[in-house]
Amino acid sequence: MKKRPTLADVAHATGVSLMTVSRAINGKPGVSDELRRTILEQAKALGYRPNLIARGLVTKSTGTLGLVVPDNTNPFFAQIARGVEDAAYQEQYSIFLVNTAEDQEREKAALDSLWEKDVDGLILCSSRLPGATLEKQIRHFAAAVLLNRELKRPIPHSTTINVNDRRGAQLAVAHFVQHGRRHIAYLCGPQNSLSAKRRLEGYRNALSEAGIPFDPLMVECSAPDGCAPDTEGGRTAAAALLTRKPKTDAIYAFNDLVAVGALQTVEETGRRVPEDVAVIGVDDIPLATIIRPQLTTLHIDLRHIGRLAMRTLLDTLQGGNSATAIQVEPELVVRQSA
Amino acid sequence: MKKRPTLADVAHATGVSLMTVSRAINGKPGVSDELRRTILEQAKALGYRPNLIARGLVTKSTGTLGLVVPDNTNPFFAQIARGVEDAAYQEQYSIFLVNTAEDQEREKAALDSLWEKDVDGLILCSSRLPGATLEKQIRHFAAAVLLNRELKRPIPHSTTINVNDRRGAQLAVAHFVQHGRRHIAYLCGPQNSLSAKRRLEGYRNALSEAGIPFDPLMVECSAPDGCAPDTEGGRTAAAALLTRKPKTDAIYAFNDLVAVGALQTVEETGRRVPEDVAVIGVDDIPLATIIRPQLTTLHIDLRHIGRLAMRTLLDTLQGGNSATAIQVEPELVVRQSA
DNA sequence: TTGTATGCGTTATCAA
DNA sequence: TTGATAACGCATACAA
Repeated sequence: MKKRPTLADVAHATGVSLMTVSRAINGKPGVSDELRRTILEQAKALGYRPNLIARGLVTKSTGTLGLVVPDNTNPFFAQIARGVEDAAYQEQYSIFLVNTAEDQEREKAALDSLWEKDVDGLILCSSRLPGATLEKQIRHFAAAVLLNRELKRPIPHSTTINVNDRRGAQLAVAHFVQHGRRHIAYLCGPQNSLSAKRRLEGYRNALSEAGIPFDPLMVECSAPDGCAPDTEGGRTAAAALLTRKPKTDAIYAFNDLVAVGALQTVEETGRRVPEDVAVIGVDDIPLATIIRPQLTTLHIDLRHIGRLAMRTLLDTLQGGNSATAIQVEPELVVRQSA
Repeated sequence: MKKRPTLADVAHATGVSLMTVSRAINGKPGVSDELRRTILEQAKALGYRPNLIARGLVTKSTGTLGLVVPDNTNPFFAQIARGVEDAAYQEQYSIFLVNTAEDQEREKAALDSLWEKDVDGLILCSSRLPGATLEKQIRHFAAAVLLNRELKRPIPHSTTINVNDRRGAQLAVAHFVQHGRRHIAYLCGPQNSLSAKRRLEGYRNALSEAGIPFDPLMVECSAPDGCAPDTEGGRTAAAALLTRKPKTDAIYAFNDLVAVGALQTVEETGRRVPEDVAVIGVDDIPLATIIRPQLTTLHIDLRHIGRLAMRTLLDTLQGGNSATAIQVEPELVVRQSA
C-alpha cells in the first residue's frame, strides 16, 4: 500500500502553502485561476484524495449515514437499502449498513456504533426498541428517518415514513368483495409487528364496510412466536386455516412470501387459484411475478421509499424539512391470483 | 441533538488529566483501580462514547471496512453481505456498503470514495474493472479480498476467493448422465462473466468425460447483451432452446433464477420436470425451495463465504494471512427437479 | 501512577 | 490573492 499524499505533499510539490491548496481543491474563492490549475494538476499527478475523516473532524460532517435494518437479506429491506444507496451515491454520501437480526441488544449496539462513527444521519428500519430508549438513541443524531415505525410524539429532527397499511388492507378486501368473495381470511404477521397490526385493522374495517361480520377464526398467524413471516409460515398457516374453515374463498396475506406459501397450499389441497380461492399479498417482491399464477399484490415502491428516506434526511440536515410523518400509499396490482 | 461529551469533558468532570481518562477508557495500564472506577463512572454518567473518527486519525485505523457489490438486492450478494456484516459485528467493525450497478465508472467512484473514507480494508465482489485499473485501486488499501474474480498475478495484501465453478458444473452434468440423460443443455450467463465462463468449461469437460460430443447449439445465453441472468432470461432462453433442440432432456442453468425460468417454460411446453426434462441451477437461493418442484441446485454457502472473506481480511490486516487464493467447493443438493 | 507536549490531515480565522 | 496559526478529539512519546 502506497502512503497516500496529503495536502502538505501537494503544497510542497507545488511550492505554495497548504491553505492555498485546500482552497483550490475545494473550489473556494481566493485563488487565481492560473495557480488553481497548476495545483489541481499537481494534485492529480500525485493522486491526491482528500482525507474525509480528517476533514470531518473539523467540519463536523463526515459525509456518512447509518442504515439500520433487521436483515439486509430480506428483499423488502434489500430494496429499500438499494434506494437509499442509490440516492446516497448521487449526493456523495456513504452509508454504513448494519443488521439488527431483530435483536434489541444488537440494535442498541448498532446505534451506539454509528454514533461513535459520527454519522451525519440515521435511517432506521422497523426499530424494535421501546419508545423511550429509541428516543434517547435518536437524539444522538443530527437527523433521523424512521421507517415503519410510529411515534407517540414527534422527535425533533426526525421524520417517520410509514406505508398506509390500513388502506392497503382495505384495497385488498374490497377487491375480494367486489369479485363476490365472502369468506375472506387474513394470514397475519408477527404479534409485535406494527404493520401486522395496521393491516389487521384495515382488514376488519373493510369487512365491516362490506357488511361481513368479523370472525376471529378467519385469522391465522403466519409467524408464530419468533418465526419469520415467510413461505413456510404461509404454508402451515394456510393449511390450518383451510382445515378449520374449508369454505374460505379468499386469503389476504401479510406479505408476498406468506401469500406464495398459502397459494401453494391451496393448490395442494386440490383447490384452484383464483377460481376457488383468491390470494393477495403485500410488497410486490420479484417472486410475485416469478410464481405461477402470478401474484396479485399491494405494490409498494420500496426503492422509492429508500430514496425518499434519503432525501428527507438530507433536507433535515440542511434545516429545510418540516415534515414529521410521511405516509406512502400502496397500490393494488391485479395479476393472476385474485 | 445533545453535543456529545469528549475526553476533555470527562477529564474536567473528574478533575484529572485528559490522558488519564484516555487510559482508563481504553483499559490501558497506568491508572490506579480506584481512579479508573471513578473515571468510568463519570464517563458513563456523562454518556461518553469515544469519537472513533478522531481516534482513527491518530491510530491510522478506522474500524471500518468497505463492501462493494454489483447489487445488494441480488440474493447472491445479499447473503454474502449478511455474512460479512455478521462477522464484522462480532469483531466490532462497521461496514460501508456500496453498489456498483455493474457500472465501471460507479465502481471506480466507489473505490475512490472508500479510500477517502480511509477504510481499513476492502471486500470487492465481482469486480468488472480491467486488471491494471483494479490493481492500482486495490493498492490503495491495507488489505483486500476479491470475491469472484481471478488475478493473473497476486497483489500483495490481497486474497481472492472463488467458487469452484468448473467442479460445480461437472457435478451437475455427472448427475444428469448418471440418470441416463444424454441431451444436456447449458443456459449460460453473461458473456463477460467469469463464473459463466468457468461453468461452461466444466460443462464441456464433464460432457467429454461422459463421451458426449459438445454441441454448440445446446448452449443458449440467458443474459443477452446487458440483460441480467434472471427468471425472464431463463424463460426466453429455454424457449429458444426447446424449439431448436426438442429432444433436450436436461438443463444446467447459470443460476437458480435462470433455472426457475427454464423450469416454468419446460412445463408450459407440456413437458414434465424432472421426468421429461431435468433441471439443475446454481446458488441455492431461497427461491429454490419455494418453487415447486423444488430445485436441485449447487449449494454455495454464501453467508459462510461472507464470513470467510471477513476473517481473511482481518488476518491480512494483522499480517497473519499467507493465502493468496481460496477456492470454495459447491455441493450438489438433490431435490425434485433432477 | 499521573501529566504535558506533540501531531494525525484538514478547515476556519485572521493577518499580510 | 495568499499564508500562518489554531483547533477538531484523540493517542503516542516522554517527562514528572
